[in-house]
Amino acid sequence: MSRNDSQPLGPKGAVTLNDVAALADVSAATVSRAINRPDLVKPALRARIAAAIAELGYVPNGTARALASRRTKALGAVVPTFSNTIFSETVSAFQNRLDDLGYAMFLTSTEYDSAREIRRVRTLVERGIDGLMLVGYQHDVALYALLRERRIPFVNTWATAEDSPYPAIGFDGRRGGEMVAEYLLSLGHRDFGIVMGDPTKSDRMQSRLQGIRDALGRAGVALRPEQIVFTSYAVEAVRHGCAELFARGQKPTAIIGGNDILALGSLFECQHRGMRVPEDVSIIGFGNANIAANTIPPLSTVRTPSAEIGRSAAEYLVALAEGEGGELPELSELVLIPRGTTGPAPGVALAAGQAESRRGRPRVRSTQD
Amino acid sequence: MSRNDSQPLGPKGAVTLNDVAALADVSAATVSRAINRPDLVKPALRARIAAAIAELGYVPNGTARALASRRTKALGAVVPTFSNTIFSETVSAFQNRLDDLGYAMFLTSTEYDSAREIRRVRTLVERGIDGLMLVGYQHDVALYALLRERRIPFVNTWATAEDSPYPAIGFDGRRGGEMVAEYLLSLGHRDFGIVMGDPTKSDRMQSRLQGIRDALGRAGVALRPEQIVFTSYAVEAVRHGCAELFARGQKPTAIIGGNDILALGSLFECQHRGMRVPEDVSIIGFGNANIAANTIPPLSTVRTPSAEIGRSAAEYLVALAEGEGGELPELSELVLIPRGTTGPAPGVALAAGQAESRRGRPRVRSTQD
DNA sequence: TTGTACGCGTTATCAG
DNA sequence: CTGATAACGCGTACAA
Repeated sequence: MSRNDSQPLGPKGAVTLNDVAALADVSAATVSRAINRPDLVKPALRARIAAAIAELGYVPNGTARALASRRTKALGAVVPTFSNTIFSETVSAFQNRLDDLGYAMFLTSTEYDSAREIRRVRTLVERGIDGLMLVGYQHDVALYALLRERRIPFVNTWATAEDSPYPAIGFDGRRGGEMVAEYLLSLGHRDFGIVMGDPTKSDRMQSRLQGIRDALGRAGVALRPEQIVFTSYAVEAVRHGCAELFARGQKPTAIIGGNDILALGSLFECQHRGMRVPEDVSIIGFGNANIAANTIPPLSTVRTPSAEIGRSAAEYLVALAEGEGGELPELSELVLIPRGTTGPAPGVALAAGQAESRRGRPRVRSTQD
Repeated sequence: MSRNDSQPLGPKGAVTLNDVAALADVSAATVSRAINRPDLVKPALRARIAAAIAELGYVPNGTARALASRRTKALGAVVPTFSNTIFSETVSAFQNRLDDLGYAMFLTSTEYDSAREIRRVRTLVERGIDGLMLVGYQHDVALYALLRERRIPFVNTWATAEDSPYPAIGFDGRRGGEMVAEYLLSLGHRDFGIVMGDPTKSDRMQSRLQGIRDALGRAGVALRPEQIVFTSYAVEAVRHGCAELFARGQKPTAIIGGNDILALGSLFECQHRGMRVPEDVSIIGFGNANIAANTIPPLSTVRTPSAEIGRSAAEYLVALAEGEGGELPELSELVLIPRGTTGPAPGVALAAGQAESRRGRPRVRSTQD
């Protein structure tokens, strides 16, 4: 029983609450309180206990704590992928906020595979999580059922309340699609090429595409299937996707990427083909990834509150986990950021109001056709 | 006591091992065995238990399991940052391998701050992890002490055994620096600009810089302080760093980026200044990030076994966690990938052996000076 | 092959 | 304000 009292732990087994209690000559219960509810313990004792903790180098056992308290103080986060930079801001903000709140993060990815997603969520649930952050709102019904049964708070992100009956923190993706389309329409574009991710695997892509359709439709511009390609998010694949657009004989004056990666790949492909951007073709993305401002020319895009989403999700879930009724926050609005990859459609004069500076790059200014 | 037997769980509290045992009319111990060591249970019973589990929708309680078995089946991973793509391949591979092995991942980041790192590792240790993946080998002694005291298996990654006395999985960063420098020397370059991350916060940067120094020194090319800038990894910051190089009056014919982000920022900055790459200045990175192959021109770089590192670290740590003596694996070698951003130094003819194709981009071919 | 009984390290409920 | 004592849900010697 008696352990080696040398500073750096005994030969085996860690220092426990009881060891601390013994050294401080109090009961284990009091040590526990001194740690969790210090206000309930007389200062003198508290000090003695603190000393004992320090002397023994006691580290609480989170597992035992979780078993007894029935709360793990860990949240899960499930994102489609780590391999592009899209969700890293959200995850990073989520993690940082959790850390401040005393929670830890189990992070896992689905690779855009819903079977995989439910498996991984199940693992998280077994493991014990007090809440779960999901990306998007389209998830297996079994997933939602599991969460409901186990009474695990969760939140859909990168989506809004309009998208689903579940709590959501994000933005209106459809509106995002509209913004992009309306902007290009205002520049005189009528011939579009759309480079999207698989909408059956990403409700974000679905919403944005819908928004684009809506805006174009209102302007009397139809969108034919040949004008849309779907691709994965590997830059090579995106380039092939964009190339496919041209192979189909499309001659878009503007290409809309479903996100900045898709736009970036399209930009590369166009430039590789010797097209001038934005003189020959305009390109716009979505998300304002950190490279976007630094491509050549800089990529026009829409800024999304990615970090806010992560931070808010953390706060919301922790509030629920602690029994307080979490409130869904207001986030920053989407804002379109016109940069160097978009310009007036060839043959269309630039309207006065849209004469943003473009770093002195030459611009086509022909007469109205 | 008696719970509601309706399919989707009773009103409160989850289904436990005892519930399953009761329904299957066996002892809890047998159910436990049926789950963990099925071979020890007679098939008939096993089937009955399986049926009971299915009927009740039993999900094991990982917390209780961890407390009893003294193993959490969770590993920690600590990376410097999520915000650039550098470590995502490693983390992704680590996570995926862990998932296959039945382990979960606690992921956290340090933002290149060692105080933060030790705090976060301490949190992970409290929480209970069976092993820990660290990036690099330079860590607070208190961190190593903590890990040793708690007997937590760990591994340094992106480093080799030569770098530290601790187990390491990665590559020789110094050799990487040498490769890059030797390659540029072979192209006739003698005037270099180096764009690095803070070597006091990243042993990777330190090693690579040392390798560059070594190779240059052997070739009789000195490296003066004015030729080196240190910057953070935000593209904007990198561009400023690169600009600083020119502001100091440097006229490098080749710029070496400490990683692909640093090279990318430098590429943008040079192009922004109207310099032709590689005709006026060559640029090379390190890491072969996924954008590298797709910049214009494509970025020359060195391929690192990033995913292998993550996968191997997972296997190594799990082996240790399960009591098997983990063996440090052999990884793929570094390989230099010459692409479009590097060419012969201005005024130097391209040697025959190095006439790699460069996608038909015009090339300077002047006479030997 | 299966069951009994105890322990894992805390928290939480009640007395005192 | 503090101390017993009983959970928390499962793993695992040990016995049968």
